[in-house]
Amino acid sequence: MRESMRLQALFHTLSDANRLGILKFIGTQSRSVSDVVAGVKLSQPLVSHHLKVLREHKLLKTRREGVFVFYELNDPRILEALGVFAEIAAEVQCCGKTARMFCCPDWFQGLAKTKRPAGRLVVKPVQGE
Amino acid sequence: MRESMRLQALFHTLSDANRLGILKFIGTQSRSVSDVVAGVKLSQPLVSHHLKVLREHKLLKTRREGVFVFYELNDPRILEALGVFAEIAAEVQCCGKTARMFCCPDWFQGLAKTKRPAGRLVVKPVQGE
DNA sequence: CTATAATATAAACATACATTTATATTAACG
DNA sequence: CGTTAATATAAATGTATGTTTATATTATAG
Repeated sequence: MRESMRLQALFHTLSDANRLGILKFIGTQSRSVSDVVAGVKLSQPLVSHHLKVLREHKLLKTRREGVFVFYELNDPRILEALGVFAEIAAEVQCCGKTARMFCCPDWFQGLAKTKRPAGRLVVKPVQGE
Repeated sequence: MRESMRLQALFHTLSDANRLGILKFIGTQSRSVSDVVAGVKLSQPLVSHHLKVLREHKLLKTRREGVFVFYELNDPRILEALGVFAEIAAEVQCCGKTARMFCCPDWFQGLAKTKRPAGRLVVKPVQGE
């Protein structure tokens, strides 16, 4: 019964585009924090924060080497599992004609006319149906 | 690149124990709203709300039959995909010795000494590492 | 048309949390 | 020891959203 709770925790950890980006960037490799910062183009504190979340939820594991801290996948199956959901997610069809404000904002397109607002970011679904 | 956004939306939809419970209850069947209400033991408005979220994100589809509205999985692969993550989630090991307050509250155990608080519910990970 | 059952919506509330800015820790090296 | 680079933490801020209570819609039957 509390399988639902564990699943909820796992999915919540994965329900963040930045964390997904970090996981994808790390992939099968072993990356230092600064590698990730350079790779995903997020601020260092933000990357540290997300890495911590991913580590606390056992998605990543850590190895220290001198001044560097390397992160890698804790369970290689995660990548396959993400692939499965990526297919399903294709049907969610965000960014369609009726996409909401938060779906395809300027700052995400790299146009940066608007600035990424603070607070949580949630992708709203397409309107119809 | 906006694959991350779609994945985020999908995972966010799945990051709720009640929604997971509803999906699991529906399974491969076709269930009316009142079926679900009876099955998962949540209030009718709450079930309606979650069904709406699941429908808007294309996880469920709807068919009306008289007064009844039947919900069923939009994509049968969802069940397999959930199974994959359930295995991975087993390692998250919520409800361990060092579990946090929100992880195994009384109201979840059915003891109901405390009342389910309003607001969002998030499962915190185990402390160590 | 009216009553009734099934479902959906709205308002109110409380809380979680992603982001930024600033600062602290940690380790190597001189 | 002091400096510097790599990483982590803290405080502040704004927003999203799950739940409840109450009410509205929808469709069928009489």
